[in-house]
Amino acid sequence: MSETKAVIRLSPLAREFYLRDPIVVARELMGKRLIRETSAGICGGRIVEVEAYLSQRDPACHASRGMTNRNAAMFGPPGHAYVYMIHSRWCLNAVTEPAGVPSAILIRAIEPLEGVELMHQRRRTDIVRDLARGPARLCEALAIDRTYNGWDLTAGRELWIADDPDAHLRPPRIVRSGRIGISSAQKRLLRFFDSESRFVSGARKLHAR
DNA sequence: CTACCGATTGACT
DNA sequence: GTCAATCGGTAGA
Repeated sequence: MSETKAVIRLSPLAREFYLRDPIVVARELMGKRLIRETSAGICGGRIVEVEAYLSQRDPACHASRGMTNRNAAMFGPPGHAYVYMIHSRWCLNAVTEPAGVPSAILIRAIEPLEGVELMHQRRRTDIVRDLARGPARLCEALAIDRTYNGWDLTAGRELWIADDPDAHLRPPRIVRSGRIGISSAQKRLLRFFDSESRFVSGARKLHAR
């Protein structure tokens, strides 16, 4: 039986969602919807992989050596984006904890659900699995660049995160691992991903729960 | 100003 | 599995 699903505008997660311990926020961002709206249309999908970067005792965090022009958004209020460039590519984070406490969640991969054709155009690939598997691919698919550094993700326009109305149908199977591309601190299991998802980047080496 | 380096990706063995 | 392109951010002279 097929049903035509009404196109509803998903409400953004509130600021309080992000005003918590980053590890809690990271876990709870799993399965949420990342949504991007431009004049070309809406696109987005289900978050299947994230990493936490902590304000305390985390040398891998960009803010670990104090505030600079690049990482200033991490020191701002929760629920805003921190967008940075690495190897000439953009990556998207959601800032957590109160202003002045620099922590963030790197959004590493989504399962494309909406506006898939638009993502294909931006990524110039026919392979759905490659559209947003990895933080920089995700930003290219969603047309996210430095103009979204500091963007308020709770405003519900252009770029935001919302509850997935279908979350009860397919709860993510969440497992943890060391973060990708981080040489130090591999013992810290700050990467969260859905072990059932094909749209996850990197190795599947998992440490359940 | 220069030098070094990276929360990556895509191409290749 | 390996490897290097590529360029802005950062630190240091």
